[in-house]
Amino acid sequence: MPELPEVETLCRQLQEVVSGKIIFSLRILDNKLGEFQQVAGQTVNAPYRNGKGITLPLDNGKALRLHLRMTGRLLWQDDRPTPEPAHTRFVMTFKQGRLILIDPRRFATLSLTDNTPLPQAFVDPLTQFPARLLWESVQGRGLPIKSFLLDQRAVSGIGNIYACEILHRASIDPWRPTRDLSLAEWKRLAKMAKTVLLKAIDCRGTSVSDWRDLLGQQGEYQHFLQVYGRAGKPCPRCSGAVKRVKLGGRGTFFCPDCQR
DNA sequence: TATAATGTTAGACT
DNA sequence: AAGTCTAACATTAT
Repeated sequence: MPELPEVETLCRQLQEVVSGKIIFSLRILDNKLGEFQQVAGQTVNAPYRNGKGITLPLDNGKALRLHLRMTGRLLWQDDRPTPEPAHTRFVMTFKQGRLILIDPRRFATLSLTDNTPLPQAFVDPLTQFPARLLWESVQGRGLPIKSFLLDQRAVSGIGNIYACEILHRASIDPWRPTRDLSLAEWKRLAKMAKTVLLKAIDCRGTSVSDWRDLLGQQGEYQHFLQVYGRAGKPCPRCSGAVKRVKLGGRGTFFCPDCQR
């Protein structure tokens, strides 16, 4: 479910809510997640985002790494305990409230690791999108540009919704082989990736189906979507009909008239 | 009943 | 060897 803007939203809210707080207990309701006895009693330091992942650093040098995958959600409750929502997979209790993982499809993962830096992707779309270097280095790659944007080892944090939106704003056909992009097109991609993602962070994410932030609130970026989920509707830029195709197994929305 | 859903990756294929 | 593609994971909603 969550891509970079949604995970960034959660991390910012987590910083407010759990930084410096002591974990009273971590109750695992889906044993697929694993066992985490050692975290009780630990203080949580400032949470941060790694791509689409969330890291909760602990005082003992370890870190809880959470990835929400497709349908994972985090919810903070600071009032008196209520019955857990459907599909609750863990409950992390603090003196001041509790952090709940909700995940219908059970793809989310949690692990306890050393709090060491993780391998960085080649491109961080918010801070480092070296257009010229990419243009020079992807020669020989016939991979569709959309698949390249979704490859987390290459570009960190972009998922299906924002890949569609970024390619539309850059006027690039998702099927274009990566090797065929011009330098000007890489520059447009870099610019539009940053524009779209920063705006979406500002909007606290995209609530097209069930995305909610840490406090249960919807995001607002769904009001700015140009192509995602808009098959058959007119392209806001050229009035052509938005098409939905399948690319790399994922639903892909684009405007064949103005994305070349 | 069949399909699709905001993600990732192991294994197959080229 | 390296790049690319597909199926699988598990569940709900349309």
